Order: sequence, then C-alpha cells, then structure tokens
Amino acid sequence: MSSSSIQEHYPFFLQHLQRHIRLSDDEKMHVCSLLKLRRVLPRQFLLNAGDICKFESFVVKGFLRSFYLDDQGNDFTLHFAMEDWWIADFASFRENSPATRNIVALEQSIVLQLDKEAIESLYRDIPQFEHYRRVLSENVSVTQDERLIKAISMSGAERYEALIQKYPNIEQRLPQKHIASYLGITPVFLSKIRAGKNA
Amino acid sequence: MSSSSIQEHYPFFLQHLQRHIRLSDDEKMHVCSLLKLRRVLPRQFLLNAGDICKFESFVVKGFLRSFYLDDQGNDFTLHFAMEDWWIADFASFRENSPATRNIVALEQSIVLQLDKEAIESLYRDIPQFEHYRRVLSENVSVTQDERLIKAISMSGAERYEALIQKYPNIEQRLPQKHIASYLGITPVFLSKIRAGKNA
DNA sequence: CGCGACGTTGATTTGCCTCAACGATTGTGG
DNA sequence: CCACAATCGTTGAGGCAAATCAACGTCGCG
Repeated sequence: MSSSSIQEHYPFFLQHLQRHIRLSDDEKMHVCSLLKLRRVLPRQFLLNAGDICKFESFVVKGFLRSFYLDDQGNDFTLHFAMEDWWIADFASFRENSPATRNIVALEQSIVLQLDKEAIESLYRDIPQFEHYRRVLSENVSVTQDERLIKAISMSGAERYEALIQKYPNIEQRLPQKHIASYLGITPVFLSKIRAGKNA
Repeated sequence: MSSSSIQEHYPFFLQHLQRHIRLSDDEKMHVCSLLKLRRVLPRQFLLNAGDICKFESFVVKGFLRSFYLDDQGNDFTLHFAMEDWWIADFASFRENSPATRNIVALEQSIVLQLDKEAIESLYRDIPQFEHYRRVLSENVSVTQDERLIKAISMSGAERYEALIQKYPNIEQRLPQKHIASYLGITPVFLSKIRAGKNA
C-alpha cells in the first residue's frame, strides 16, 4: 500500500531549500542522495532521551512533538514540528551527547533525515549550505527569544491566546494536554481558561 | 586619560575569532578594519526600544544588559553580556524593524561593533565567516533552549540555584533586582529565597 | 460491554506577587 | 562636610494565579 519511494518527496524538500538558496541541478541531486526516508506511526518514538540523536529530521508529512520528562515524570513539551519544519535534539546531535528530550510522532508521519556526516559533507561541497543553515539557526534563535519573553512576561491565559493566534488550527491536531505542557501550565488549568473564554 | 585607540583591542577580538575559525593575516586585518569602537558609561544606553538596531556589539570589557519593558513598565531582563560575548537585538538587526528591547551598560564598557553592511561584506569576502556565525547562532539556540526548559519546568528557587551554579560570580557584578528580572521573579521574592537558603 | 485515556468541574493548597514599612547605602547639593 | 533624597535590599501581611487532588462524564477501542 504505502510503499512509496523516497524520490517522490524530493520536490517538497527542494522547494523548501530553494526558499533560502539557489542550487544547480547537480547540487540538488547531491543533497537528495544523502537523505534517508523514515516513516513513523502515531505514538512511535523518533528519539528516546538518553540515546544520541543521530539525525536531523525534516518533516514531509505529519506532526511530531519533542518533550522533556523530569525526574518526577512531568512532561514538558518543548517543540512541535509539522510539514516543512526540522526537528531534532540539536544539542545532542552537535555534541554526540545523550539526548535530554524525546521525539514522538503524534500522527503518522514521513520525515527526511540527514546525519552528521551528510551535513558536514554538504558544508564542504556546497558553500551555500552553510548559509542556509546559518539563516535557519538565526530564525530559531529569534523564535526562541520571543517564546522566552512570553513565558516570562505573560500569564497562562495570554500565552494560550497568543498560541492559537499564531497557529489557529493547532487545536485540531493536538490534544489539549500537550498544548498545556507547551504553554507551561496544567491541562486542568487550560481547561478552565477555555471555559472562561466562552462565558 | 582613557583615550586608548581601537587597535589595542584587536588581539582580544581575534583571539575570540580564532577559537572558531582560522584566518590569514590579510583577513584578520580586513575584519578588524570594519570594527567600530564604542565606549559606554554605566547606565548609558547602547540601544533604545523603538530604534532600529544598527550594530551587533562584541564586548571587550564591561557588562551590559538587554531588557524588555512591557506596557505596564515591568522590566524583564532578557540577556547579559560580558567580556567575549555579543549583544544586540538580533530580530531588529536582521529585519531593520524597531527594536523591542533596550540595551544598557551596567559597568563602564568597551564594545566593538559591526553593522549590517560590514557583516554582509564579510560573508562575501571571507567564506569562513559564515561558518563562524552559523556556529555562534547554533550555540545561542541551544542555550536558549536550556533556558526555556528551566523557565517552564523549574521553580523560582531552583532557577536561582541553577544560575549561581552556572555563573558563580554574577552576584558580584549584578544587582539583585536584575537577577530577579532575569529569573522571572520579583526582587522581593528573590530576597526571600536567599533568606531561606541561609536558614 | 468494560476499560483506559481525555477533558471538565469543584474544593483546597501553594508559589509567587503586591503593598507597605523599615534600615543601609549611595549620591548630591547646600 | 553634613543633610537630604534616592535607590536598594529586607521583612511582614494579605491576595491572586495556578497547582494539586479528587470526582465525574465522554469517548474510542479491545
């Protein structure tokens, strides 16, 4: 049934790349040749905390979540990733250190993966690639910064408002408890926020 | 008195750069020729919210703080910068948009500045520079990520502990109210945390 | 059908804030 | 050089936002 080949996902990936850099046909082929296809089912883990994160994963289809479990078992959602996003434990990936986060699929998903060797070879062979990664990383920094301001300066209800403002359809794709853990509040409290809104 | 010239600070800056990339003598000269020296006195602003951030500033000496003021006048410390660090409103710098943060000197400080034009010319002339910036930006992302985890998952007291663990001498250089606003708590509450510790 | 995951709602507790008053220190002008 | 104001940290009283605990209804699934 779903035995589609990796090639059919190249255009989507290249479209993403070309929003940042311009590549020759040879270069496009080269990049694509390094990609690995991986399918994950709902609830399946792409990365377990403690393991070393060997891949960065570009989401072609689906929805994933990275989260941190503290010693008491509390679940903190760190990031989501949907189509056109990358996800990984970047600290673990860079340092070859044990991951502090888990990554799990919420929906059946398809990702394209690059390992460290592949990325480093791309830095060598395609100068533009370093530029692409630099810009991407700067985007992440800026986004993180905004999120930090929100975490510190806004109330739970305000953060919820800001989130559904930014991602209006996130409530369709994501159970409330994960939205809550992303916002840094309990599901119970999120439920009360939502109840208050419709009063 | 303190009419030292910019040249005397080149070695410190180059030492920093060379921790990341290797440059020829010509390239070193070129980079340095683009730097602008700026001195700031305690309480003097390097950037006002609303203005466009025209420079990224590398701290040669001193201590600076970036902070966000919300509509009610609450002061949230976003970042510090001491010797060997960069500071700027990176979102404003990249987009030429009005800054959302202020940057102010806490001590008499000396910074070396690069404007956008300089940085873009360095991307053109020194391929290594893109690498340097990519790595730097990744470092920022990872650090931010850690801070976000802490903000969401730890109590005020725990965050305080983690901070003085990481920067043991920060209490000497920084008034408590700024530490508090960095941690996302009130100075009053920080004082009580500290009182509790010595019990 | 019955079990487990999820969301809701209410009662209670707690972490942190606000407000206010008080020393200690610093800086400033007479 | 002293007097005064301003800033900073501390401490206590009271309040609010959000957590915890617990009970209940709903839904999807074995």
